[in-house]
Amino acid sequence: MEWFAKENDIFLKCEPFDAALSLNCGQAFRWTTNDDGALCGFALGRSLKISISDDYTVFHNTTADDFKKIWIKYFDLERDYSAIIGSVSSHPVVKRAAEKARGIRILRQDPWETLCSFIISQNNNIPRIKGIIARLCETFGDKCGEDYSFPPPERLAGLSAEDLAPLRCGFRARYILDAARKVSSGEINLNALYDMPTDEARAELMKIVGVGEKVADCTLLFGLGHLNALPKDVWIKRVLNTYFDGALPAECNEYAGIVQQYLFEYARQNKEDFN
DNA sequence: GCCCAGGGAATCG
DNA sequence: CGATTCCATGGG
Repeated sequence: MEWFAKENDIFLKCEPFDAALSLNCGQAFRWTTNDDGALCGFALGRSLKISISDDYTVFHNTTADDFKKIWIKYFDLERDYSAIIGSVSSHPVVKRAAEKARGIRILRQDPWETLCSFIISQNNNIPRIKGIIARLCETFGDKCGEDYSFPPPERLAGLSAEDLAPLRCGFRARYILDAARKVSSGEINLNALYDMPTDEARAELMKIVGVGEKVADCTLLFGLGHLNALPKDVWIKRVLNTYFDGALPAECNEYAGIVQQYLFEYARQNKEDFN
């Protein structure tokens, strides 16, 4: 990875890294793509615009300080994904999926936002998940320039299911509220889950009504940096049953979540193979 | 109109 | 235990 600041922009060279793919592969729900291909979003309390030229990924209107402290971590840019891909690619399907989805980085998002987002994701499709989260932020978040912040658990904990009616999130409303109460009260300490063994951290998250294994694993993987967490959604189950006899090869275990994301992207790009 | 969506709780056998 | 059913809503 190499980068430099010029005026209010950061110019980055990093391989493998595809910002558009990373932000549009179903791990984040608050990013949009402009007509010119630029990515706009709001994460970790900051707005960001990214454009992609031939040689550089350009982070607009930010500072070298924010880039170092915030965005390098958010996009997991210091990790050697090339070495990881090499270590997990014995199986031909993993190898092919990793080639197709090579530029994905597993984002390290805010744990509360991740938890809440994947509670909303259950039995839902991605366009609608994005809509519900947008309404959640517009209704209960704070205005930050052009964007809205993600409402913290304290903001939601005292609300009722009827208060969440504008979100049109259906049966998930009471799940969001239970999560907000347990997190804001300290009954569940999300920050303590970073360094906890994955199995213990998963069990903590599953104390929340509406959080099962899959939502817990998405929170562990996309919010808490547990790269061995393996969320099994309908697509991954199809892939595992079609090509892997039910489970990934053991060599994938340490980075199962990364492998999972390559396979998820691969499966969605090749839906016709899974009918 | 119908099928399904990055599931989970409740219920049943 | 595993299997089935219900849950709100709306995108395709």
